[in-house]
Amino acid sequence: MTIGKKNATRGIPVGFSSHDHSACADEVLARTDAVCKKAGLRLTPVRRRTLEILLEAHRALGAYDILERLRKEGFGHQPPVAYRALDFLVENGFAHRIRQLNAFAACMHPGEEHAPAFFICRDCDAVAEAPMAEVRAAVDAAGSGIGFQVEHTNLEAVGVCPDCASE
Amino acid sequence: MTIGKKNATRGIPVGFSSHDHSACADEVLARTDAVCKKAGLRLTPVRRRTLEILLEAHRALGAYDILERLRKEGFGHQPPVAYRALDFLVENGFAHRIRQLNAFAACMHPGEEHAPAFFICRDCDAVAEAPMAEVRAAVDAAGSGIGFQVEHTNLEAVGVCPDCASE
DNA sequence: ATGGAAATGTGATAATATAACAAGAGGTGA
DNA sequence: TCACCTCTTGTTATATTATCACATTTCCAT
Repeated sequence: MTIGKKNATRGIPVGFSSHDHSACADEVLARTDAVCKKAGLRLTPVRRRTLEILLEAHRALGAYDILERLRKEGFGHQPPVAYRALDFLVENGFAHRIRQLNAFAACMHPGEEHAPAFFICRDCDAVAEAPMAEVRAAVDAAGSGIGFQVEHTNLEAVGVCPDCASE
Repeated sequence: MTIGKKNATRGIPVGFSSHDHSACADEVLARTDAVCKKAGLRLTPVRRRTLEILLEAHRALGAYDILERLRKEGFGHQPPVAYRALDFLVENGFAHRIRQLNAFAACMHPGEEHAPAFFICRDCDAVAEAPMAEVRAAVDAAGSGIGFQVEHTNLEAVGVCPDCASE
């Protein structure tokens, strides 16, 4: 699936309520810096900029959307450039991969222990991240029941967002 | 990600416990037939055979794995052949799409209302399907809280299966 | 039997992702 | 400082997954 058809220029919104994006982006970025410093992780220019792009867009973006923006800013222009930065962010919990959309979104709670669930609108592709600790607990329990040791869970719910429902 | 590297020939196991595959496959197929008849759905040769392939393999298979088997049996050999059959099966709940693996697995509970969760081993790519009604309820509730109407949920947990854990 | 909808087959191509290797940046201990 | 090592970046090439568009066939209801 592509996200380009519906959202080539505007991308995929993250979250359903409007608010001061730049303020929350700054805060998340600052927290991410702190977490990296503490953990000895190198938030290099490409990586930092990739996270900024996700935060500024405040949407889920495809790897090639990211790549295009990085290229325009003088970074490399081949897919691995974007994929590697995104891999770093996802591995360290600074971004999430939205598999239903083949896209990536900045994590709004970097450093916090959280098992996120994503609500994806099938109309406009908006994505909201919700904390679902109980779900994680239930999954862990169900896993134990079959001898499966859960390390990571990904929950993606598809439906209709408030905006699209009101139309 | 590809499933070809680790499991090109043997595919991805579904379920962690051994049992009589052909018996359970027959039963699922029979139930699927019944559901289709009741719902006026056409389980055509390609579609039926695709489901059989998934059931016989008892693993999650990539679309191109399916395509290759269909081709050998005289069906068309272009990607849409497999994707269309798989789309039909997934849309009607006879198969599930495992997004972490870009693969598909036969549904073991066709016709039953169930919100499945998948446990995927990061070592051997085995997939187990577990019913998680409580999770679905929790997701519905969380969605309601933000005005989101959930239509479908997909939960994929990655971890270590019993077999790999014991090594 | 026949007209329309659904399903199939095909060629072409789009979108997503990784492999492999060379070059550069940055830290660390001698 | 310098040699060394590791991590990171950039590039070429290619693999993998998925869809488009259109002709043809099949199926069923009339």
